[in-house]
Amino acid sequence: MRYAKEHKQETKQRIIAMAGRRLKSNGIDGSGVATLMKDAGLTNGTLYAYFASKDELVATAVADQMRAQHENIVAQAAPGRAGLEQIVRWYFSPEQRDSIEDGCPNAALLDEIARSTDSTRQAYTDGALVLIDGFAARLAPHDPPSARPKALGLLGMLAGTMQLSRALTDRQLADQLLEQGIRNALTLLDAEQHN
Amino acid sequence: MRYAKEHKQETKQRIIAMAGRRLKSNGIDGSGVATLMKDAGLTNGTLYAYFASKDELVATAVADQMRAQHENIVAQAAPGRAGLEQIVRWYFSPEQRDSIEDGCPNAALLDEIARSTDSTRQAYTDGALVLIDGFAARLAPHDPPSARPKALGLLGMLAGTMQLSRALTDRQLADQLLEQGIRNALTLLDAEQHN
DNA sequence: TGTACATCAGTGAACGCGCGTTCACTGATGTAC
DNA sequence: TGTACATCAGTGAACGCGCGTTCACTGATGTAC
Repeated sequence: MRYAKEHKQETKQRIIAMAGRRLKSNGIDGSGVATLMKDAGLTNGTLYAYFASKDELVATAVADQMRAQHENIVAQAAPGRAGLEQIVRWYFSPEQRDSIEDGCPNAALLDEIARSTDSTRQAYTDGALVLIDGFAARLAPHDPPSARPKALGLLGMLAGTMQLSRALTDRQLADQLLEQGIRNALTLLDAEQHN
Repeated sequence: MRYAKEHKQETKQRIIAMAGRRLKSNGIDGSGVATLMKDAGLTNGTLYAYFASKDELVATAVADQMRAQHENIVAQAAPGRAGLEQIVRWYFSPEQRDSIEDGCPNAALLDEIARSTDSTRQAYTDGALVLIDGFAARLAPHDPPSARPKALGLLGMLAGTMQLSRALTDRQLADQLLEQGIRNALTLLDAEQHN
């Protein structure tokens, strides 16, 4: 039975990863169970062999997306301010904006998460804390916890600016906004705190 | 027939205004036609006496919300930097965060709008341009158009930060983020442009 | 090694329900003469 | 002023469809002896 169990774990991971992509491009309410499972090459009923409900899959997929964002983007970046600038420039690249299913879960799902169940919001919050601790460690290497609010502020600004760039029908304006986003983020990184 | 026509116009306005509130609190995909009409004291079928489709109502309600945001908040604010500071402090108040149906449509709907039909995105874009021109007139009174990207950047930052504060399950952290949002917005208002 | 049985992942039809949309109809209010 | 008719806003049942969830079942793979 060992092979079978390992196989089932792999399948679960595949469901979670594909669901993360689908949720980001169609939204939470916009992604049905049949579609989510078909993305993983399975039929609707199979979901309940892995999760208690669609909501549990959503919470798990959101957690996984946040973890992936930390692992692939934040943890990979250089230490200190240089790393944050790397992250910001990647974030506001037209590629990130235009491939929403590969992009940042914050930009794709934040307002829907705010409306979601407690368990989804909790999964999101846990993931966000890991992400912002990666920011904080680069903002204030000698006292990361003190930089948490600043790190949260940066995350919110990144996500909102990206959403706005995606929502605008005027491509030129949307591109100008991405460039403005980079300038604003660098301004915030370097700012002595306002009071 | 004059009375009747005026009555129908009033009813249409009521549908639009109530739909705006419902969409902000339940989301676009989360608000059904029956619910939207019931909010206005009507039955499901009546929608099609006023709009060609749910999507047309959504686009109209989004436009109305953006217009109201401009009229009630931005246009009311003082000229110059003082007015922007007023707006920012209102925006990041706990009251605005906690009553989503009365609050800013950008914070409530931006990622869903980015996934919407072209007509909804267009209605949103038109409304956003009016809003940011109100910002731009206060950022650069002598050359408002030059401040458009900066104004857009501010709008994205406001909306994203508010969404994040709503999504977090940790209330204390969410409150700290609102305060950080004020500091960040003021920093951006006063910043000489980064390059 | 061969056979009987247990366990497994996955299927897909069916459940009740709400979705967006259509349409024949109601009843109140207006106009015509 | 009274009566016949037109126009109006709104109703609510019905359409086909997709939703989340359940469950009897299949067939492959494992274990027992």
